[in-house]
Amino acid sequence: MPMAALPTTSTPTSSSALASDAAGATPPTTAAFSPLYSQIKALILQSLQSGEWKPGEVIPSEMDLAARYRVSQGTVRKAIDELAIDHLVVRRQGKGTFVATHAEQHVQFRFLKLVPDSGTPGSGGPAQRQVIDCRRTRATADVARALALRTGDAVLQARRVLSFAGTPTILEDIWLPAAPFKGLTAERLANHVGPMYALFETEFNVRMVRAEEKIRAEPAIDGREQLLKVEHGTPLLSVERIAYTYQNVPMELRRGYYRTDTHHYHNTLN
Amino acid sequence: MPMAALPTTSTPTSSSALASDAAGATPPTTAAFSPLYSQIKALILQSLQSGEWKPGEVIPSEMDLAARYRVSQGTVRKAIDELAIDHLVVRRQGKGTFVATHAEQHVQFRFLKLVPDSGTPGSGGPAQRQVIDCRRTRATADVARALALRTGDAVLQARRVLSFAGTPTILEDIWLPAAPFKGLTAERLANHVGPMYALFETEFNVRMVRAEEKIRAEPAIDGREQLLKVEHGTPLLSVERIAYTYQNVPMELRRGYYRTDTHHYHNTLN
DNA sequence: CAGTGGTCTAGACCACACT
DNA sequence: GTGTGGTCTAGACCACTGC
Repeated sequence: MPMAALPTTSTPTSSSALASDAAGATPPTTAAFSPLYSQIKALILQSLQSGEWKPGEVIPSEMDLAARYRVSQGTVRKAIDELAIDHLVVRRQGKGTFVATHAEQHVQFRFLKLVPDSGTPGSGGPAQRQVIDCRRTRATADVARALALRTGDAVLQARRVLSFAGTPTILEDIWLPAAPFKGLTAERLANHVGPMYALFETEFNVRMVRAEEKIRAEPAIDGREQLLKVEHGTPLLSVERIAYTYQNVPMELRRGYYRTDTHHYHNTLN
Repeated sequence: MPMAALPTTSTPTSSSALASDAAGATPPTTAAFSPLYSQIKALILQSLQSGEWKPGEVIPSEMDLAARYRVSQGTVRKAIDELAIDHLVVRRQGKGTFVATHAEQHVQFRFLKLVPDSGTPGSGGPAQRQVIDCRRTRATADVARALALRTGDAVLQARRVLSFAGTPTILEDIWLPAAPFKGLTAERLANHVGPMYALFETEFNVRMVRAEEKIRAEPAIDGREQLLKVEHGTPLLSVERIAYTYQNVPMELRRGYYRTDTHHYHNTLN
């Protein structure tokens, strides 16, 4: 009576598309148990990916989703809980659950951990952005590896400088796979307002969901000293970021060079 | 009939010691609602702090705690869930819930984010540790501020080098408030095995629970170049960490200098 | 086998936002 | 008031660990 699972009613374990080892070989081995709420989470995730609900919009209420998937409200709740932890949705009591977006004020620059030495992250006003270059090229071996492409595949490359209070502080080289970002030009990059990741959402339907960073200390060389207006050899924070969309698909490689004389990279360890 | 809260039965909102604005002034203002599970969490936290259950030990089962606090198992569960997210306890299905400790193999170096460029975090064997110095001094202004002390208060200061595969890679200056760490000597620091934070737990009953790091790029100067065997002025990653115990009480200031020629600081953004 | 954490349900009620 | 997320309960059953 309870425990109906998906469109096709069956036992909870073997119902959804999660049974990845249902091939031929070992019949009674470890069955890879997946709880119901986890399957529901996957289904909601599909709807998120497919664009059934777009960034900023409300998704159906917990009761509606419970009816839709034929499970209890508590099970849907636990699924949404995890999506909220992953920052894929945002809950607002009394209003509903919304698809997360990079365009909101209080989550802007979610992935930028460089903060001024004194004052709150947003103090000193917003950054001035200056796009120096944006061109179509071919992926070198390391860029291809980072973006899960093949060497020589088409990529878009951009370079920009972010300044705070008139001081150039961040130099970024950005590589994007050309296919999903067809039509992106230097003008569109330079003219849009708000975070770059918000532009990606609205214009190219690409949502950055997670990122990994590798941080090193490197001297300012190769012209970076001029762009950041520091002396040749000044230590800079080198931040290599790979940003991922859904399904852990890499969609951006970004090499940032941060001046750390008035700012620092802030991290919390739990 | 349900909803008895603490020792003194009453309505859930006004029961526990969380009502911080119950003084005299405004009677019907915002009541600072605190859910039951949150109060239970605070109570469990107290037992954790007071040492009723020690690191590595099991805490009572969810059913036992539910009986103890006169709430349902689900409410205790939600409280423990949050403690598990904070890494204060660890759940083990079928066995129980355990007080977290820094001494376990798979959580060692939980706060060290420097990893080799190739290979897993633990590859290349464990680090060789060399304690260079450990002395009792007085807090300078900045050290005092970081540790919530007063300038001139007694502190312990230590310096050590961590090497990987024979290469000195990390130089750390560490400041500890003298009072909680009475009796800590260079020998005890040098001779113990395992993470320093595990020593703090077992010997001084101090558990590091959370930390904040400020990261900068700085040249190797002031003798640090000799200790790390790099050329004068080589860019180093400067990592200033303040580690906190319960109640957000700072208990350690650590200034680390990392070579990033074979390692990098790794961070995941969600 | 019993004991523990983990899942799921159904129903009640509370806090919050909009209308 | 209505609808939404948020809390709490009581009870059932499942998965894992150890005796």
